[in-house]
Amino acid sequence: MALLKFRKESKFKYRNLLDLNDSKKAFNSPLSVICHIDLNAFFAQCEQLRLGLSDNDPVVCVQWNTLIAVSYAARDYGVTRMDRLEQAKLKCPNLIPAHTAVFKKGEPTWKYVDYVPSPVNHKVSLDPYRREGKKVLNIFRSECDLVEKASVDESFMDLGRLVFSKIMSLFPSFLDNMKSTSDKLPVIDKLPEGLDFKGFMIKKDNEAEEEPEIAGENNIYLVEDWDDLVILIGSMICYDLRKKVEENLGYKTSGGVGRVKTIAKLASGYQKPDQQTIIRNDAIPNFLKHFRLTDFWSLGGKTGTWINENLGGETPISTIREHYSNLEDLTKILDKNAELAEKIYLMVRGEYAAPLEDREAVKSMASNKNFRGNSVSKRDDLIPWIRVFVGELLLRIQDTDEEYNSIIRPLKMTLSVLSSSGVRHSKQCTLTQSPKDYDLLSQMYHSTSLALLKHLEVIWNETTPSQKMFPIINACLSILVFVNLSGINTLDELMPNIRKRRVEDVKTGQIIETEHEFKKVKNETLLEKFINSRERTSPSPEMKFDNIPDTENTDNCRICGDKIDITEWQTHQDFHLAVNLESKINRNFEESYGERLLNSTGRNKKLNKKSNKAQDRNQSKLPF
DNA sequence: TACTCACAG
DNA sequence: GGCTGTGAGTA
Repeated sequence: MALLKFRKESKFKYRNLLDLNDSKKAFNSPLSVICHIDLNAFFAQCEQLRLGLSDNDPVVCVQWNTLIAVSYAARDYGVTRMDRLEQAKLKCPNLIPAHTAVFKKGEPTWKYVDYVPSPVNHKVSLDPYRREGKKVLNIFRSECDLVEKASVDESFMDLGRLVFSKIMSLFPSFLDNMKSTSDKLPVIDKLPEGLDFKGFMIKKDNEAEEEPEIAGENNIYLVEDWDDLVILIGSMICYDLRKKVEENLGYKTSGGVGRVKTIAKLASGYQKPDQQTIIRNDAIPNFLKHFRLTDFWSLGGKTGTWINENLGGETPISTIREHYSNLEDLTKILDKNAELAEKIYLMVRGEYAAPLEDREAVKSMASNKNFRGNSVSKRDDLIPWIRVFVGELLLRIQDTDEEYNSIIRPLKMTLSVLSSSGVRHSKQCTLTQSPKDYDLLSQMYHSTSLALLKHLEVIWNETTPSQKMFPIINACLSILVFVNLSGINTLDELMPNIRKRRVEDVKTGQIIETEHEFKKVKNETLLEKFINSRERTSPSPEMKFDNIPDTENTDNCRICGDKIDITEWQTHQDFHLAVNLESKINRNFEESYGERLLNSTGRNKKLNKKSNKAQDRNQSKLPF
């Protein structure tokens, strides 16, 4: 229960509270309220709900024979993520193992299968969890204007505006006496009806006279100033958000509420599952007693270890706080790394206020697969997996398009391969076409990734001739640098050369004869065309596919009649596919953007300017 | 652009 | 441990 016991004068100013209403400033206010919400054992919860099971069913999410998420019901049997499936079954005979969805080798879509998939013929798909995670995120976004997605199953939220408007409605006249924003905030003499902390409270020092510093329902928690009041309101909002997720989607969450991200994050992990923890500013020292420096986000690895070494060994957070009461001392200890020192200095006080990053846009998407033994010992073994990679990436592009009701396309594609000899090479190219149509897109990506593969083989021969490329133990296809083509009026900013050529073509009324162009450069590979069509200032290394050693395995191409080395067969077919594709793409491309393109060539400059502005506004709102 | 390292869940 | 992702840094 909350007990209002305001000090004679608030420590805070009007400005501190007003800042909450500005999403750019709120995080930095001493009255900021950040919450962190985490989906408990998320993948297991997804599987539990998908299979129509209850919280009491000991579900685990399985990948091959390892556990990637363990439900709380299964944890009751002592099952942990470290267990192999067999060990887990011994601990819990009625265990319910749910394998992730998988792609079958050679297939472009994932499925849940009714047998136990093997890593040799399958690739795990985490898509179902991404989709569910997105649903949760959408609920958060529907309530809160600043949400940072920290991972597929956790988010930070800046509750500033929500808290501020709640205060405005609770104390409608509280701004009346304000003369300057640097005035001290008024003293509250009465807590409005219905206001109370929601969740697990960490005690302040002056509340700790009973035994533990944490207490139950009947305890009384002080509201001594505005910082306690905003956290109280924040705890109610956090609770409502979590309930909304549970009611709409069925997922149990844990939450944390505090002044900054690092505190909120530690708090949400403190009581699990289905519980939230509240940290008032004055309770921060007590709360941090439960953690080590390396528990802070970003300090879990070498950096945290290095800091501890410099401090002369593992040092409690409270010791760091008390011993290094001035920043200079800490900076000296930390090898004069002023930035890091300040961060640590603030962190141990719970005052490290990092802004929330409202980046909803994905920066890259990758489809990755580890191969076992010699299962990919030659080029042909990799092809079916490339089909899978392309399929997976395409599904994700479709999802993104749907989510934002836009056409969102990557500008770059990278293929990376790790050979069993330990050598990794990667090759990136620029994608100069991005058809709206998914079949075309898929074919294009397929051709492009095969061309990249071809290039990688050349790279291997040229740079590491002593190390064999095959067998391959890992391959990864990724797409990156996304643009939203829906908002594009002029393609000038997007694809300089392509567009210039097109604009000229449109002006002169010529039809683009892509096939002809292709034939003209028929000694160039598709990849070279992609790369070189962008800019020729830094030519890519020649890909002398002609130089591949002669073999007797040659045949005539049925399309062009050329004699084709058998090792070139696939590439050659891809070339024809690409030629064919190119014309289709262009038709599609012109259909989609042709009119806009015309508008942007100067026929109607005013209109164009206007629409550009509209686009700017649009883009600042749109994630891409 | 290619590659490596660090960190996280 | 396997898988997916981001960001920093280097040449």
